[in-house]
Amino acid sequence: MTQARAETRIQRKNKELILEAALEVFSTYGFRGSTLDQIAAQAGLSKPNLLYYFPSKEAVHKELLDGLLDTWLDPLRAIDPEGDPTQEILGYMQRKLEMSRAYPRESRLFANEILQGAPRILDALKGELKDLVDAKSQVIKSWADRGLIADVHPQHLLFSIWSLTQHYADFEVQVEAVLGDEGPFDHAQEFLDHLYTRLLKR
Amino acid sequence: MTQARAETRIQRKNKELILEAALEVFSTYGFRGSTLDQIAAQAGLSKPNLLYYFPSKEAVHKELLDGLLDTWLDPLRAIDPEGDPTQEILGYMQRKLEMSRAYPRESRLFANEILQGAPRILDALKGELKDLVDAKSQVIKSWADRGLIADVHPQHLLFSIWSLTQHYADFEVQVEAVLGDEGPFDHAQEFLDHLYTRLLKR
DNA sequence: GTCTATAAATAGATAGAC
DNA sequence: GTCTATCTATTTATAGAC
Repeated sequence: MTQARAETRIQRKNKELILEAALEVFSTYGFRGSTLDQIAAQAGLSKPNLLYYFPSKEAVHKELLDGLLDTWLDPLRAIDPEGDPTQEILGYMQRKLEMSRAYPRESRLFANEILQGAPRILDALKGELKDLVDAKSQVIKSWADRGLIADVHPQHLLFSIWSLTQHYADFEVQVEAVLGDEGPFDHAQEFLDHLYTRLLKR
Repeated sequence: MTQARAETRIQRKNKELILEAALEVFSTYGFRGSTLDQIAAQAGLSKPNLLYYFPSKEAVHKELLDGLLDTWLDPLRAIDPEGDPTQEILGYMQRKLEMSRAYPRESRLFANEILQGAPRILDALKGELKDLVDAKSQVIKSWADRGLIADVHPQHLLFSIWSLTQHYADFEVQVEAVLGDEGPFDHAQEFLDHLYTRLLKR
């Protein structure tokens, strides 16, 4: 029993090690551009050992993506129809920006997948994602109809938040190249606060 | 002489064929995720024949990227310091949006390269791109200083234009998944016009 | 200029010893 | 659970006939 638990702990630790390494590699090179050699080396394991924990390259990638979409949508789910409209939308944007800052690799993993046509995640985009966006768009529309915020296209408002916040993670090297020493996120929040405050004001 | 010209015409046509196919493939899978087999098949040529026109996979990719950055920066160069500030910035945004609509593959090729750390284009980002951005940022700052537009962070204003317009090309499958039948660009322009009009108003 | 054949290296995955 | 060795397929690139 103690034996079994100890093994399980090693298993978890190694699976964790592999997923962390895979995130690093897949987020940089995408699925097809990444190799098990790279991931194994990054994890400090041999390739066959990696394949002892996961049945295939595909399985490693799938496990990363599966966990991701849910986490990625949490900030959107948190929008409260009963809250102050402007503050709810600003808060959503800020949570998304914070995620880009804290989890740039996850953002890039997602971006790589979408860019490549989302072959492994398209169903979730058309299902889970679309349903949630539709629901929250209704909320935003009702706010606009009641005159609580300016009249904006709800879906495009959400697209704008995704694109603006994720840009700082996905295009980080470009932002850094342009800004020089200044950190990429340094003035992002005040710029975006300003932008959305203006956009939403009646 | 006639003979020589004919061959040159074939050469140009085939090089063009290859670059067109390579754009299709590289823009979808990135450099490492793409294979010469795919590109040759897409171009309707054999792989050795492709390698008769280009010395290596790297060379094909480089030729695509080299032409791209210049074209990509043209809309930004066109910003006129003597023009009407709001119209100049709105016009820039519109030209960028139009490029995303007309050349989504070029946008994705660029996005793939940046996402993967820009290994083949980083120097140009730190040189050519940064210089141009610095120059145009000065123009925008002077407009703000003179009270002709609202006081915005010039570089982040430009980032926002890049991210918002390119999003419709780079994340096209996601936008389509969410919008359903509606085309991804259908309400994009009016949304962005509205957004920047509000942001820049004094 | 284009093809078939093939070299040389790499990649995903498995076998089997320990 | 981890390793070495290896299989099979793929990939970049070259050789050489036509």
